Amino acid sequence: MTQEITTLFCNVLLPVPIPKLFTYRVPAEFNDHVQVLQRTIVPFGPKKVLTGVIQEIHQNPPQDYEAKMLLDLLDPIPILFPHQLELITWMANYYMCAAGEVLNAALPSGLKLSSESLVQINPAFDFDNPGYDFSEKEWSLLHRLKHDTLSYTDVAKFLGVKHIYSLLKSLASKNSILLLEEVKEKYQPKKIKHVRFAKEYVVKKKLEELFRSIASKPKQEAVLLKVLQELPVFQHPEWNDKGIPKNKIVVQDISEAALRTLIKQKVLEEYDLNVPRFHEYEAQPEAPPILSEIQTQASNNILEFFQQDKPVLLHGVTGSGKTEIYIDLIKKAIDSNAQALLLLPEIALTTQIVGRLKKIFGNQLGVYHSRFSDNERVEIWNGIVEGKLKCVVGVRSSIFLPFDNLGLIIVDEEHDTSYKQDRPPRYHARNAGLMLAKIHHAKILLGSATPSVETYFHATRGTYGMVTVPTRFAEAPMPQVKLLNIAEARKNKSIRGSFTAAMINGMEAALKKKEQVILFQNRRGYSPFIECEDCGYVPKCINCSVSLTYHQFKHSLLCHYCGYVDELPKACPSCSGKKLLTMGLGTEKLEEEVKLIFPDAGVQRMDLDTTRSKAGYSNIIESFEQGKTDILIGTQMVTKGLDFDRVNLVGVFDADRILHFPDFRSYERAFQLITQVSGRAGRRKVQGQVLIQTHNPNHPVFGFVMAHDVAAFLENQIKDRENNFYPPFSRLIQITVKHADKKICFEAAKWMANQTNQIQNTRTLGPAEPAVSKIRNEFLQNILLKIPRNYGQLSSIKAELLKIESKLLADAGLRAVKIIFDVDPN
DNA sequence: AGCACGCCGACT
DNA sequence: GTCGGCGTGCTC
Repeated sequence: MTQEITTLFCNVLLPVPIPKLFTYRVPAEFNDHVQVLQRTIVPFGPKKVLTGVIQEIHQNPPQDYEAKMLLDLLDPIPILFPHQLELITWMANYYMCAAGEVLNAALPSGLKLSSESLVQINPAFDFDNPGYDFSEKEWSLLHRLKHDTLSYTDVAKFLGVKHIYSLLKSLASKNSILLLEEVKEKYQPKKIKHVRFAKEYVVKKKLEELFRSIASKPKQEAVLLKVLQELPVFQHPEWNDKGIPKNKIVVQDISEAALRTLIKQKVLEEYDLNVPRFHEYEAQPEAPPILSEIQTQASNNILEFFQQDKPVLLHGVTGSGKTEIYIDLIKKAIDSNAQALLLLPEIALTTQIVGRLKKIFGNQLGVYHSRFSDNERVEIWNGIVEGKLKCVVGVRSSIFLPFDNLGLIIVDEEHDTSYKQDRPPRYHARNAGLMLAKIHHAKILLGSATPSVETYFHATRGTYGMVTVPTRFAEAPMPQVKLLNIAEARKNKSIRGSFTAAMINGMEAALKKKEQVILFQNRRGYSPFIECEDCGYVPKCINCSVSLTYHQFKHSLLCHYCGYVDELPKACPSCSGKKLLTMGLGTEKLEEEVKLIFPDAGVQRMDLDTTRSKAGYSNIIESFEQGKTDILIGTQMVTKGLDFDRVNLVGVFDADRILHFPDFRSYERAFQLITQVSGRAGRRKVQGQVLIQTHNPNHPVFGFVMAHDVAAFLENQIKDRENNFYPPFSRLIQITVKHADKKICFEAAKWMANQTNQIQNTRTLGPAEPAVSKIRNEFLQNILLKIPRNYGQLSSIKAELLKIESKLLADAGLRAVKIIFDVDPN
């Protein structure tokens, strides 16, 4: 009796922004191997090949189309754990995006396959007897292909045209070329060439014989002696298997040619050895630091709340030694055989904290950072799966790593806005971390000196536990904060450029004492705009509705939204006036002024422009650490994680601008930024000083900053949020409508707001024009939907929104608009 | 998101 | 006539 072969189908999650699964047929020979959560390669569309993840396996052929065959299975075992899929699915629903978009963010690109379409000459093609007519372009391409196989992009480059598809199709139809797909695994293990003795020579007699015969060839002899020195096979024949790196042999006067000869003669053999990209941490791990009494108390309190399965907020002032508490908790988690994840904002990761953790956790610690290459990320991924890594310090995307037994999640600088991703899936790593903890039944700790209003609300109202460390480590006093009134200084003529006399005096005094100074100006470039003195003309971006920022070091005008670059005009384009003024203050201008006022001081600038290169950031930090830099000027970057003993003065320049940003979170953000940067001042026994230049010295936020009263500030904000129905009293979904045509954009937004207005129990704000109303030639309109916090079925509202969207996109006139849903916008 | 198709105006 | 622009629809 012949056995019936079952036909299997699988529903595949693909990394594309289409909210559904795609069904493929499983070739019969894979029937025994196919597994849920394996990676698979599938054809997609006419010429694409994608890596997807199998989500379901079944036997139901699709009704209304013929399923394509999947091409291959990539992993003998699943690549994702069910917990990861759970997180992905939750995220897609919660943040209103396609699961494929989440998958795209979740898989390191080294695990996604690249497929490249290649063009090859048909070997059967006869140049002398082509059989068809070819255009000149076609001929030149055919000749080019005589010797090389080209990718599509190569062909486009070679011909100098964008669209090559029809040309290639024509060539293919005339049997002159072949089109093929090359699929390759992107991840490549790092290989290092090694050498060792061929097997037959690992015998004493044979080796002695060899040396006798080679005595007349000094170069070869030298090579062999060197190899022997590194691989003493006389004494330890078994060591030969390990081989030694080739680059250890070819040093100084050892001849590579002689080595090659020996390899050719099969005396030595050469082979590739896969080596990890991360240097094994060889030093003996240090013992974790001993906690102070206060820290021990805090750690115990946290563990108590963990017992109650509550997330915990660790509220400790800057410099209170949160890191030691983290280390203690991580150690405990690892000791109980669970994995630990420490999330840090992007730039905090490059600083001292990682080094400290590495010293303590050694090879059990993985670091996951955006500056790592694809290959390095895959190695972290695999290290976790293999159980080598027990703890990861990483940026927001590390929540997607393949943990199967997560016991502890710590989100440091919990309030940091960079935890929210500003492209799909627009997730917030702190909130996703809370969900991840739920999925793993893990404990989660949120740490901050300036907690977000939301977190603080939950922590003080009992939803979360709260542990406070109110004093600085080693009893360093909190810095003294002083406000410098700019308007008054102007009146008294005690101002020089952007500096009030008081600021200059403070800096002078600090420099005299050989102390370092940090100046904070949250705006890069030289000046945010330039203006013609005669007619008031301000150069604007041609794609966006913003003024162009003048960058002196590039001597050009730059759009910070789309990257548009323009030359600095020599005269006003509008009235030909020659007097173009640089208006406003950026880090470059501040740097220039500082150099004028303090010509002998070492000055460094730290912003996006000076840290873009891989070494930029660490160079700046290093020279500051070594005391080569006296004055460090920077944007947000200087507010985070820099611990330097010799900084006692911090100057803040644009507090006003942050304060008056039109957003319900602006006070919160200003308070956080100023408090954080203040925390850089005075980390030892000496009291640090913070000088803030402002036009509004009476602003209430400054009162809280000066008193270092985080709790009072947050309570004040909570009241404010309650009065205005903002989070945590409501949930927000921001809807952005985009279109190149202003009228269409406005009309669609109006229609949309009209619809959302009819959703029960919610409030709609807008449509309103955002501060930058046009970006990359698309007009923007924002609608803000406020949903009561305790609204039961948030998902039903989201479903409703998606329905409204599809209704809008069905309208002939408005279908081309783009709609972006941003759940819990920043 | 890509990518191809198809329709349109602008040129050799 | 072809090239290349952009709007539209589809991807198992």
